[in-house]
Amino acid sequence: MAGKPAFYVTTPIYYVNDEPHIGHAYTTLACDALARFKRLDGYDVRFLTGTDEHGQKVEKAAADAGLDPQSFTDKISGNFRRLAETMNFSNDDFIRTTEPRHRKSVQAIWQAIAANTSPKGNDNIYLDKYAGWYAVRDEAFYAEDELSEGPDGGKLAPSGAPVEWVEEPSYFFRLSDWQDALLDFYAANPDAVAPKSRRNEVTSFVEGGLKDLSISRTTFEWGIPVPGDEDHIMYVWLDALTNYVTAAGYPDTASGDFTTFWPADLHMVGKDILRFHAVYWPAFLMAAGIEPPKRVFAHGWWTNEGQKISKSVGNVIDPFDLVEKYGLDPVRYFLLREVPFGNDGDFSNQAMINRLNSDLANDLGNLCQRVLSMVGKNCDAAVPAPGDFTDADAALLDAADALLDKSRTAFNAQQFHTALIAIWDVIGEANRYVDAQEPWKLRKEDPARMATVLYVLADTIRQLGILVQPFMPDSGAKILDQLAVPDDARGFDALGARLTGGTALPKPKPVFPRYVDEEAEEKG
RNA sequence: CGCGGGGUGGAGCAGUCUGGUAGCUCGUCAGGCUCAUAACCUGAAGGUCGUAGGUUCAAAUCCUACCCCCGCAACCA
Repeated sequence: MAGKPAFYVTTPIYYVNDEPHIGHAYTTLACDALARFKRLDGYDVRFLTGTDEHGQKVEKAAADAGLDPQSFTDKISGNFRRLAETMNFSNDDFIRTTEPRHRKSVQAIWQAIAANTSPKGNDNIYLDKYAGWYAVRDEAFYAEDELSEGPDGGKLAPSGAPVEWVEEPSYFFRLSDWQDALLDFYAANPDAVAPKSRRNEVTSFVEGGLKDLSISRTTFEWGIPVPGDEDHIMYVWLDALTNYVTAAGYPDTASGDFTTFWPADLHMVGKDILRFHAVYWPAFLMAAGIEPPKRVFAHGWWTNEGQKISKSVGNVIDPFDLVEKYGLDPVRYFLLREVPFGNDGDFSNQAMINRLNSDLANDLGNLCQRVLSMVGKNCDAAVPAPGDFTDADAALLDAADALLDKSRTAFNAQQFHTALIAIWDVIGEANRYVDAQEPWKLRKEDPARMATVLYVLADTIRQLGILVQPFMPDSGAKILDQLAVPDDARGFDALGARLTGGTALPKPKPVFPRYVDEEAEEKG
């Protein structure tokens, strides 16, 4: 295991009571781009996604569907695997919380937490009684003053979910004792929670004081039993969060996987589940004597044509439909380009089409096509041999050479759109360079100079093809195929290598066809 | 006085923290080019930066008041 630095990135595990939607696709896509980037940059990457399959809601949903919980989760979990295939996600592992490796890991982490004492010298886990209003649908307890009267006289949670009075024995995690440790952790690791506004949110939440957390239930079965007290089923979030260490080999902390990949470099999450990842999870880990993750990034949410997405409104965006309609890589590009990563954003068909036609077809696609067809027609379908470079040549190549550093900076901050903007700046420069150099005139006047110009362009396109791979793996490959770049010269270490004159090239084909809206055309 | 986000050329946004020629993408118009996917390049028109005051030599940017829009039930990234 010498040499390669490690990089461990995770998505949340997705709850199996739902069909995959654009949000799932978005989160995993961001991780996929990052994972691909790091692999190309020479890292030993572990990219994890999976499904969260326990809990009372799943138990009920399965019963409603007339299935046992395992068959039910098998079915739904498959949808998420299908999403990963459809979206060309490169996850190295797909974890399911119903797997034996995970049960073992969760029970071990419970025992580790229980075996240690809190910073104030108390037991981390203690048995007490939980009494309160509980909403099964939300899997959450509510205070009396949060409730409202339902139409049938029953009490309702703020969410509208019916609640019932529950009184049951429960194990508690002494979260209240971990407040200072968490604040110290945030202070010592300013990058541990991002973006910055989220970090402020989290610290002020913790500064406001923490209550102990109920971490077991006795009212349902579908979950992982508490070691030594099988009547209790573990709280779903403790179960779910632990997946991140399970996949790194926990509880075998001496294993190569664990020493290599833990602590995780990045947990990518939606802003709704930030608290679990940035507060509870580090506290659980510290209590178990395990290092907290290096960074949690909370991204924003999508709206659909300006409307908040909701199942009841029926405007949920199906990623499968999107890919079917616009093609995979354009969708991947759009999601990571349209919105500064971390912000909320709006999906609209018009914006999607604009990105596809302007950025992909006109700017990048057409650049490749105009250059490669000139090479094909005028250079015997081979990489031309260059002469000396002029200042203009050097300027374009320098701009391309500078992209790797810019991209690294952007990816390390999860600012994917910034990397794309930088790449597209060079695409613009290349298009202007074509017009300024006028290779179609040089063909007659100065063929040697034309060869140099086309060489400079071909090599710029090569670099663009390499750098675009994390976002659009298939399209990047297509571009590199057209330049006959061998598979082992497609990593970032090959960016500075330059094309070899004389290499035979295939006939160029358009990489990004323009999207024509057939419905709009018909309406005229 | 519930909380939060926002009001900048036709559309979507950046700039506001750290006052000092108002910028980007798309669209529109004109021109250029003809290698290319009716693509590419150049230029132009178009904004008194929600309103009214205030501070300042100077305000989109700071202060005050007001107006308007959006979100704040759930599933869930």
